[in-house]
Amino acid sequence: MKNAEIAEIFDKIADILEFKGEIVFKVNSYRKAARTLRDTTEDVAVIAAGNRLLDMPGVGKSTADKIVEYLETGTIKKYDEERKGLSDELIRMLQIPGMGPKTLALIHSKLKIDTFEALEKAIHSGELTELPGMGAKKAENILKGIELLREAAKRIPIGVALPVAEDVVAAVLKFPTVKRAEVAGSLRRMKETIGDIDILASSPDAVKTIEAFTSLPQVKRVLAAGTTKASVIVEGNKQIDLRVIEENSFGAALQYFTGSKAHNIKLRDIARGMGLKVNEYGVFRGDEKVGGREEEEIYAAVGLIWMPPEIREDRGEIEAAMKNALPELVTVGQIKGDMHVHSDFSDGKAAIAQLAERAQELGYKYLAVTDHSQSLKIAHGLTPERVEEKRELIQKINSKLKGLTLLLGTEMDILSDGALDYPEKLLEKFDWVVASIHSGFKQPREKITQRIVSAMRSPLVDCIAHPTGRLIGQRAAYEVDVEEILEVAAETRTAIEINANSERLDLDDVGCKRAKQLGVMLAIGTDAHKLEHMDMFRLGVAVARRGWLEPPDVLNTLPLKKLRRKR
DNA sequence: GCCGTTTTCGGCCCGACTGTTTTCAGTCG
Repeated sequence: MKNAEIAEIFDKIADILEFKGEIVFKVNSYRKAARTLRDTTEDVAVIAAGNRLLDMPGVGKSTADKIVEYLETGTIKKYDEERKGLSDELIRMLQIPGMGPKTLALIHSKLKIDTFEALEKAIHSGELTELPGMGAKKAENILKGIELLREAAKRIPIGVALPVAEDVVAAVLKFPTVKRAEVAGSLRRMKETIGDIDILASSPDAVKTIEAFTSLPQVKRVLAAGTTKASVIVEGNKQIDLRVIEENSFGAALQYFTGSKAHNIKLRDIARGMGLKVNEYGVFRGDEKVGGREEEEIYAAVGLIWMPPEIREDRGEIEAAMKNALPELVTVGQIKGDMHVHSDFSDGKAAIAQLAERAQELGYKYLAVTDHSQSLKIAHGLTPERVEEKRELIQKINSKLKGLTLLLGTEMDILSDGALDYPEKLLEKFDWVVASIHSGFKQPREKITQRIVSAMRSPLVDCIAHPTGRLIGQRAAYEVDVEEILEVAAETRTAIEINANSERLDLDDVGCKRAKQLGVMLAIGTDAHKLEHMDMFRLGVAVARRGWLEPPDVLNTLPLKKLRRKR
């Protein structure tokens, strides 16, 4: 599937055109097309074959031609022509915070600089400040920007960002000048990785609030501090932006700073068509303010009902709201159990009794204890004898438990030839069988897809865990045809896991949305190897919500009896 | 380059901060 490859080329074309000073609208149209491609699980080749490219948002004649060209020839002439004479490193320099296309073009044309090394040298030698409009501070900021880029090249996984943000919000709420404070930005939308953390606070005294914020003990460096907003760097080189606003604009600001950018652009565009103006202070008809204290007022002003932050990605939510057809997203409170945890029978740290205790604290009705199977020796996969031991222990614990039922589960390996790691006779004893891949990651697409497909064809396999195997920011997904997996899952009524581990979040949001369309059930599990990991459940629910899932789409919203009947 | 309840041409979200300049361009989100 070439979707991601083509998206990347479109983004690169956008970068190059921006550098060359092309009008921003043209640049943005390439970025929009790239985003659409990334939001599509269906193979763009299939869409092209069906003459449906022009139905994709942001894809017009010119872009469609380029997609077809890439599918047929493997290259895009426009891209090859535009990049002629420009090094990749030069274009990458646009990623330096504070370095925009105008500045880079100036530096490139006047000083012939096209490497980071040459740029740093020119700053140290004072050559850069001789350029028009370039002062000492700007040069200094570029230098800092290069450093920042090197340190913080990686986006922060949500599991890391969320506790940091919640900690700072709690601190801000303690300022005597602050009334309300909330996380905004991509973190509020629960995106899987976060660029920087956005926090919004309401206060009648913005200056004092900014002062208190930049003086927090967590703050390592202040990047900028004005009269309404400030940016700081905290431990671990994470950037936090605080914006302070008056109480009666809090909703408008929260809406605006939550984004996504594409969602806001569409919303403001609609507002403009209605003769309204939306900014972070409120909704205005002429000079008259018609709303702004609460987020609901912003949506209401353009005739829409409020929608959850997780779906504000311009993936059809505004259109759905117009038709009053927004999904009733699944909530953490509706979840009845965790479908994937490991005990000390295999490679987990906690004993089964401890897992049960934690599950009761979390209010679960059931918990699937899914230890590894025999082939995965590195994780102490269970032999049939050990499975029997575990079965007896679970039975014993269950007989004493009130309100919670432990399910005898396994995370069974799909071996590299596609065979299951336990014989059928043994599999029948389990309440819940999750199958997954832990070997042969490098197999070709066809092979690895077929392995998973053949596992799904077994009536004894209930669920496929971490179906793509990706580790966010560390390891790419294995070459698996997600579309085919989902189609077969629908046919065989096999559930697909949403692995709630912060590093996995697999299946992802886009995949979930597609799964729902195909009628596939999702099962959320934390893959916990320690008790604390069980708390990551909310991240799995966040993925489900970002994928528009409703309670009937999520297997573990079912009561135990109905869950058992699914087998 | 895309798009259409005002448009097939002429628009394309909107404001804060910084630095270098005397009124604004560039960058960012």
